[in-house]
Amino acid sequence: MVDVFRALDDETRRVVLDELSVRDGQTLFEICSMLTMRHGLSLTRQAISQHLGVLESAGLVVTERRGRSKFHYFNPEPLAQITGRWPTKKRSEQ
Amino acid sequence: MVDVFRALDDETRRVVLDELSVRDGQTLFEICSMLTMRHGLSLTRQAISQHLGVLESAGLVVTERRGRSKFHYFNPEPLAQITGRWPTKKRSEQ
DNA sequence: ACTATAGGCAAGTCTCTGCTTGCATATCAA
DNA sequence: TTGATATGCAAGCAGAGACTTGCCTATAGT
Repeated sequence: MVDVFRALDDETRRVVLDELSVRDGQTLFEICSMLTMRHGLSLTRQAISQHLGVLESAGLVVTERRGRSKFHYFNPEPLAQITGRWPTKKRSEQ
Repeated sequence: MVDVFRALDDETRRVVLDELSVRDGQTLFEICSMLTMRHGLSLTRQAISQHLGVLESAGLVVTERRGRSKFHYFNPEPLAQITGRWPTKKRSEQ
């Protein structure tokens, strides 16, 4: 199990979440081409796969396998662990 | 300049923010004793100082120096970079 | 001036992590 | 079955980060 905070401490993983929040349910190869085409990231398929594994382990991505394809969906629920931990306003403004 | 995401990717730093959000304006030594007394963390003063430097570099902590003391204040504003980046609801629920 | 207090700087160690490389597995089509 | 597609596993490497240790600076009190 990976921490939500650690999962978000990587710009590549954050861009993956950006992509999935725009177009949900992409496969590994689709995400790879998205990152190279639209974000100028030239990473190996395995690198992206490991990033997706971290995101899935943190609960930020849920997957569904059909045939030889695996579809990735963005799950924002773990983000509540961040938003709910600290107050959003300064103590002087409360 | 340190990323907000990286600054939060450390439990010690997160506990420091917890402490400051409860009792704001503590000095380095006060934070050190707080961590050892109330959280069972036995770290060097320098380790805590480096953590505070990261938090300050990320904008999550602002400091004010008076005499030989330095007071640390929690600033939640950078957290908006996290909460505002992704939708909080699943696409199917929007 | 001397001492104690509060904090800063820098180098070194050690572990973790991101990435690559190479090979393996499973599914679909001809 | 043969070949192409889509993904998984594991070892290895290089860089980053957390922590310590040792020494230095600055402020306050006597």
